[in-house]
Amino acid sequence: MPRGLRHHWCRSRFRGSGFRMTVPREVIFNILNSTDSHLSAEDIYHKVHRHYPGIGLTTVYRTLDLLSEMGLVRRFDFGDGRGRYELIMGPKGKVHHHHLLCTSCGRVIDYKEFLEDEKQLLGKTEKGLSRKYNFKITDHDITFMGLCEKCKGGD
Amino acid sequence: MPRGLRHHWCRSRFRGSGFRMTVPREVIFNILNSTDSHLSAEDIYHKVHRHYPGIGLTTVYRTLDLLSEMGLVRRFDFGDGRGRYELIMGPKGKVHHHHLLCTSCGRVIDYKEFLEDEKQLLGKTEKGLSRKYNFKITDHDITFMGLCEKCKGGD
DNA sequence: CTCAATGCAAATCTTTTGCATGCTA
DNA sequence: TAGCATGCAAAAGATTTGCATTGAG
Repeated sequence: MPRGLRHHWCRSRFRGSGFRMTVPREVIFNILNSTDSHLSAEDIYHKVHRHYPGIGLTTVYRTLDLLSEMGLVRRFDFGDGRGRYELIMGPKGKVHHHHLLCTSCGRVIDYKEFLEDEKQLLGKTEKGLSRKYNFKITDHDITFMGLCEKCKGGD
Repeated sequence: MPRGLRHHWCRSRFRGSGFRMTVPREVIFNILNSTDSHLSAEDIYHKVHRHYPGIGLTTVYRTLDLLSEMGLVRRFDFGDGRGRYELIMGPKGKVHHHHLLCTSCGRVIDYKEFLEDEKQLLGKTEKGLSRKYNFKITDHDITFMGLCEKCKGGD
């Protein structure tokens, strides 16, 4: 058993969900866990490939599906034709953030500020929506679109 | 010139943007303009095809791109691997709504309620984000995810 | 040992592109 | 009439699937 396969909190998540912990799964998880980027499956595959040329793109996709199913990862679409994957759980629970998307260059910025105000409003809205549409709301997604610093030009 | 090519407000939009008004464009626009669904390119193609078998899928895609570029249509991704297109302008300006997405069956509900409260908060947040990230915000997208009436089962 | 997990190649599906032809303005 | 717009076929990508093999528990 390779070093590192022992001590990750995600290990117990895998085992607890009835899945096996394997090297590919750990490597892929670690990449997601140590980046702030919004990686596509292929991005992840390239990073993996540098140190583990044996791990295939298919496994990346399958692992991402698994992590999504387990609720550790979420897939986002920013309109460039490929999915982007982000860890949404830390060892201590949900790590919440929203996105700022540049419609010109495609850059994505995460933001965690201003969430306090949102919290109240979202709570209220969620309640209203749940009642009106008889819908059980479990999550939400907020994205602001516009032009980033570089793309909006002189300022 | 087929009947109907004359009197649509979108016609002047096309002409004003330097594009020609054609039968396919009008037909595709009309479909978007008379549905509450979240149609994919293929969905639109099938609807078109019933009455105008000559219009191809490629033209549907190209027209949707054009309408997006003109700001009349927006493409949404609900995670099922294909884009969904919605008219976001009416003759009187922007028609704003948000989405409720069932993570089990994929159903999407539009909602227009509760937007008043949102407006204030979003304005405030936008201002904060613009300043902090030097970002010019032009639009936003809010989606609530969860289980719809049918999928959440007994109540 | 058993069966879940993997890798590879091929298949699938959505969206885009090249090019000859048609049609709007 | 001049070019933009279209249709078709083919290409390009992203993601999924089939199947024999590997390896975690």
